[in-house]
Amino acid sequence: MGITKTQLFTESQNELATIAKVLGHPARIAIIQYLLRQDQCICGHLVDELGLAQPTISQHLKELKGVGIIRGTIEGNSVCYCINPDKWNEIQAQFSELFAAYRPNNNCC
Amino acid sequence: MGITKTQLFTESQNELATIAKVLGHPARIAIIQYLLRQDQCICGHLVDELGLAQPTISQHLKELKGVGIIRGTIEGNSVCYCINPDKWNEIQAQFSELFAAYRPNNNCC
DNA sequence: ATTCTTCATTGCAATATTACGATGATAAGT
DNA sequence: ACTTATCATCGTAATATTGCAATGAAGAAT
Repeated sequence: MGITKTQLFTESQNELATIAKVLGHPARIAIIQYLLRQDQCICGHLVDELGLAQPTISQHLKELKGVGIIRGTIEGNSVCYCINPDKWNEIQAQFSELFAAYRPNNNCC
Repeated sequence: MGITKTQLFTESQNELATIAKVLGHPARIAIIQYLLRQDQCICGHLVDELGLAQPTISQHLKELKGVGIIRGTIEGNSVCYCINPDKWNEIQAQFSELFAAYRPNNNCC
């Protein structure tokens, strides 16, 4: 049916899945890594860097912004993007919690 | 066009995105969390637990297995699933590396 | 004022994902 | 042998995602 049955899952499961989904595209990983290196950038730089068309980059930026991973600030006629520190730390904590829940065991098959 | 331009990105970017994509569905997060709690389970248990149809659960398990996050062992007429420790640690390391790359800065806008 | 730069939005085509009913395959139980 | 239990696969419908050309909006530069 192509529609996710969100109501079957907890809020935290849906939230983590939503973040992971946004991270689930190489262009968006590349954008994040670029921002981690350069601290900030404008859309045009990413177009040059990644080799995707401007509307495509713009769309990926919108999705990253949608979940709060990045922030965009209007500066004259360009928009300056950067990592949102608070959200970044929050996401890191969520993933850490997931990974930390693993305890090696011998009940495995 | 609905096809990801994989060749524009590095192998590690594609790999991380692929993992994140698989984690990007609440049912698969729920399956993983269930396995983290219970160490192991069979498909039928997840059907009862999550409230999705058996073919749907089976499909999600297939995707998790596809990237190596879980393992499935045939036991009689059922299949026992569990977290793949090596892959789990590998994925954890990949995400840790991504998050660790962030350095707070004042160049942000 | 006009043009240029920068970016978002719209509209569309190609493809991918999600979900499940129906069916098949395999092993266990009777 | 027959039935049951367990799971995968196939086929299909509904929806979502990816990518870009075309266009629009808004400030900067001349």
